[in-house]
Amino acid sequence: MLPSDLGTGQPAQPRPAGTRTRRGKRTHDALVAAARRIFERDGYLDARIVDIAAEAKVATGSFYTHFSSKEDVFAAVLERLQDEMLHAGVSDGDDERKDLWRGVEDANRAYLESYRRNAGLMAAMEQAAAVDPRFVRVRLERSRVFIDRSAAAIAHLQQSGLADPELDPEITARALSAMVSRLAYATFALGESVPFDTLVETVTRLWTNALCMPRD
Amino acid sequence: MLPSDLGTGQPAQPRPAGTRTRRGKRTHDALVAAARRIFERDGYLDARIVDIAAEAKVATGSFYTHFSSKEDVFAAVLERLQDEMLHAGVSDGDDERKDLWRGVEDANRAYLESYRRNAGLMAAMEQAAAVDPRFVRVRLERSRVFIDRSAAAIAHLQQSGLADPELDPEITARALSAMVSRLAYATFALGESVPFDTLVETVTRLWTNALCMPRD
Amino acid sequence: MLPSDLGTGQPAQPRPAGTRTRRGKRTHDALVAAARRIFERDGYLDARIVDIAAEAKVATGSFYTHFSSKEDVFAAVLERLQDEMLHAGVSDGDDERKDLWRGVEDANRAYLESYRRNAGLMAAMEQAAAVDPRFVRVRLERSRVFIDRSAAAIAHLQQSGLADPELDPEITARALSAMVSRLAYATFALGESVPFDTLVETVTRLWTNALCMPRD
Amino acid sequence: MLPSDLGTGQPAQPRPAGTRTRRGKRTHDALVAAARRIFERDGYLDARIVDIAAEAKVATGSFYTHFSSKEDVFAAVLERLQDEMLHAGVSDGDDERKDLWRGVEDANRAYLESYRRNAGLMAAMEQAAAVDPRFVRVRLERSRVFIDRSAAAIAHLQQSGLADPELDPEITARALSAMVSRLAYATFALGESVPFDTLVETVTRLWTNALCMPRD
DNA sequence: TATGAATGAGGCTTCATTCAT
DNA sequence: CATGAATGAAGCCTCATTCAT
Repeated sequence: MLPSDLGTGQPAQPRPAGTRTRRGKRTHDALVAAARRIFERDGYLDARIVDIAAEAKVATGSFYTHFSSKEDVFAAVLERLQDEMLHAGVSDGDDERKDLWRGVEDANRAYLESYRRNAGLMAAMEQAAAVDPRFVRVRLERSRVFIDRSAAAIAHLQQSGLADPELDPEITARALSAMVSRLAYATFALGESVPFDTLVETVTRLWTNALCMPRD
Repeated sequence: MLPSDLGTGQPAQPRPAGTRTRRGKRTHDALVAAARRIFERDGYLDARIVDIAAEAKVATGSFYTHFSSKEDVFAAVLERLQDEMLHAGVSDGDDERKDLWRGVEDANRAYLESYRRNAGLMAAMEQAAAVDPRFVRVRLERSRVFIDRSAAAIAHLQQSGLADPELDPEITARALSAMVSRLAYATFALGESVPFDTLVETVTRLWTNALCMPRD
Repeated sequence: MLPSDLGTGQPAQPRPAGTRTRRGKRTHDALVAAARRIFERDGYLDARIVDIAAEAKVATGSFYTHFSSKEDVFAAVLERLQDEMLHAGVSDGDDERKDLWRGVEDANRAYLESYRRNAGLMAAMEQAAAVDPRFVRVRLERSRVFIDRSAAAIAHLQQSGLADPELDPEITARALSAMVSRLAYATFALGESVPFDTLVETVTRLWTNALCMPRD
Repeated sequence: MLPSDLGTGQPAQPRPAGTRTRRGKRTHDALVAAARRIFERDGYLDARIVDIAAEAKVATGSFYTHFSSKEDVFAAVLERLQDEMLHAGVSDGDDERKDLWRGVEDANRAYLESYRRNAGLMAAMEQAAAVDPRFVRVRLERSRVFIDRSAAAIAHLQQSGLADPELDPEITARALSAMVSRLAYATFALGESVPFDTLVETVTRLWTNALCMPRD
């Protein structure tokens, strides 16, 4: 996804050209980094272009050499976050032969840890999504991966007789994802206090129970 | 809760004079009703005081005779919503002797129906909560009732040997509430399409499964 | 023509409400008057909203209570000018029985005097028309009256055998109007120096010659 | 006239270095050509330096190696246009012994055809003149040639008894020039529809009538 | 109490021109 | 000479809130 590819259906008019110089690349990166700090500090709505530019130590106008709007940088910030997560090994598919219950726990723990690490940004993203439909989409796509994988796993388990066959895999996947992400939001972004391990355990148990997965 | 009692720590302002005469009461009501329509139409952020006043067929200045700010009206609107729900019999505690599974289903259905009916306002409220911490509180308090009751019920079931004793009742209650409300949000406010009955059934089954409640 | 009725085909969104109070009317008038002075002083393009507001001794924001943009005020200024001209008796149709040649001279003199009196504004209008197609229309409509009347007169003369029958009345009217207005522009707005009376006489003679009207 | 000699009263800057190498010449020409396209497309005011450079496939900075400002290029574009016209044989003085009436017609036709061919640029030039006094001068000088020649011709005709002796040759020349150019502007730049030949005929007849030239 | 106009702080964006490479 | 990113001054406009009638 390109930074400004937010699927608005708009002609996406001037769209700052991609960086061609080393200097340009430096400024671009500085802006993304600065933007991240500002979004974490002030939230999506209260973040001001001027502040981002200042934080990156460039003139206000320079911002527009690289991004066309607040949405545009924010999308870039999220994209970079995504990249970092993948590289940091929020691994996709290593729940190979491990016993199932353990697999669920690992996935949940990884998700929650990542959420905790990026709580500030996640809060900003929730705000963005609440305010700008474009980010509802982004959020949707972010979770889609997890939901699809979960749905597939659930269907597989059902076929193996290891999960309640009455459940609709798709909706179930959505529901359980929603549960985890919302709990993460409440805990890490809003600061409701729950011990991390209790969180992981409860969530995992609810997840496996909900599917009626046999406890190893 | 008075409209302006948003937990600012300030002592609530004396109720504005507008409410004491008959004319005042009429204007006040008109404003709340108008505000609701505007919030539903434009969302919390894009709602403008001028529009609310216009919709209520009242001068802009009159708004401030009755409310001190946008937050203030919005709180009033939510409060009125709460009242309506209670009167409409989104009953609190009649899951007396009915069989348990049925009780859960009824509760979920009622919740989802109510959400669907007020989807516009709920969307606005999510926005408000994303933007103004005061409404995080309001939202929290709104769900607290349900969470507390659920937590109590879960603890009770556990003691009766009817629910997985390993689960922390409080967190479990939060988690399952989050699951339902978030699903409702996605479906009714964001418009992801899921048939209503499938929704109710899946949610109910997940809920009972998660607790390992016997399907009598 | 209403001030903002510039025929853009746009929905003309917020369009400040017409004034309802005496105070409002005062401010509105002050703004139009101020705008006129500023447009005359700075031209259309260099006129700034802030300056207009300042000149009218109101806050910048107040401008937008009455007008939605620079175009909007400018249209209002032109409209007021139009009104003044009509009231000032740039009379429409008193070329009754006077001898023809004299009628043409009077019309030209009146036009040129009026142009001289409002030279600053006319210059601004030329600028506006050069820059914003909306004002091309306005200018067109302003001249349409004169052109139509002239065309009718020419046709009439032709039928009476008093004007060259080979000329297309419509285009001729346009051409002669263009000639006079452009000369007026060059003289009064751009300051090319020509004695006023010479101007009137030459123009009149050219006009009557062009039509081959009999002298007296 | 050098590109930057817009009559600012300043001594003309030394011609920028860009023009001395072969590469420089190429870039220079590319810029002028590009500028012309952009001015035609966007008008004088909306033309952006960046766009001109881009259209010329040259870096923004390079623009300033060859021109000092937008006015500067525009002057160069106009100068080049002038050159083209001369080469294209918008002949200056071959109305030698042809019969008079025919001479006027040819001149008008040539002028109107040229205007039609360069309508885009002429529109831009009107805009430039409306916005920047320097181009009022340029426009003035452009027409001066025609006006002077016409004035001389008129005087000559008067002395030969072939034109109304009451007319001031100078003002008459201005007036008739204004008439033709303004009509051309309205027709070709603003798009008012008049058949080309009707235009030529009417204009010619008005011109000869106005002078009371005998229709041999 | 009601009215509706006035206030003014605050953020966004553009683009001619400069400058480091 | 070319490159293309950086600069920063300027103007526009919105809207919550206040205030004179």
